[in-house]
Amino acid sequence: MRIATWNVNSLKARLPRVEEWLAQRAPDVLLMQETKLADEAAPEMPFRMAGYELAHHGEGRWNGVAIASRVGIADVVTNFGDGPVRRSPGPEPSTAATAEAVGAGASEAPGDEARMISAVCGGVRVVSIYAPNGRALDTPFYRAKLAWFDRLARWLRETCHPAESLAIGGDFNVAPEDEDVYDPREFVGSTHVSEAERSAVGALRDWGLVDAYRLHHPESGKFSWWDYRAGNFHKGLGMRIDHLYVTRSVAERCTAAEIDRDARKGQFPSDHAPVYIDLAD
DNA sequence: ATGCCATACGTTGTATGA
Repeated sequence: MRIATWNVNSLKARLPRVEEWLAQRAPDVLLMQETKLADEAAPEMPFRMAGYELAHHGEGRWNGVAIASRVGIADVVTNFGDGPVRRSPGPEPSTAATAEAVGAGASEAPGDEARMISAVCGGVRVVSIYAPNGRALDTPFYRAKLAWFDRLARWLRETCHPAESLAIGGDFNVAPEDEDVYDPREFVGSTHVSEAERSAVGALRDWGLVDAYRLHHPESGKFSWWDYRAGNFHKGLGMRIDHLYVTRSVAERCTAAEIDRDARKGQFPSDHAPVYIDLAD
């Protein structure tokens, strides 16, 4: 079984690339992030035509997570089971931006954005996550990011067990080690590499998850995201922030793990590349 | 410190991203 995760940066804009990638790489399960769609706009038909069922959890213009599966989708959970998320706000009037309106699009609360969906697919509980960005250290958004990871860890403790077959994939917005950024000196004082963020991911490992990519790739300089700007992809200036964290029973079946850099190339790419793992039957 | 680019919404700008 092949499980993939991909921050598509708008499923509407990326649909042709996603369809192409499904045909090329044939994942059994694709976890997506940043679909940027409301549920009623989720493109179920194109996925169905490609042989996949789609479970989508969105709020409108921001965030949004989904699971596409050709091995079944059962027991869907969204937002940690905490109920509906709020709708993304509409655009601000261009001339009426107030201090209150600035930053209104991102929440300081951990549980009111569409950042988590889970289901059982092919005997594995999969979880698609889009962790908050955090923006800058010592901001409400950064504290909300840490609180969101706490909510994820609590959901695992209360709802799951490390002995089950479970895979959390998504855009963690954390580079777990210095080897996961192109130059640690460039990231001093930045989000994504701070001790608290790395500890939050460490808590997931402590619960019973391992970084499946690192089981097969100990080398540095392997990235899953590159800024669109300044030709950073072609310069190799990226970060590894998209991960598949799996329980031991899944890790023991894991025969390969890859980041598909090719999907970052060409016309209209996402700024993230897909990450995928192959599991023996 | 900011733009570099790209997305959405929607209108010629603002918010967000990591």
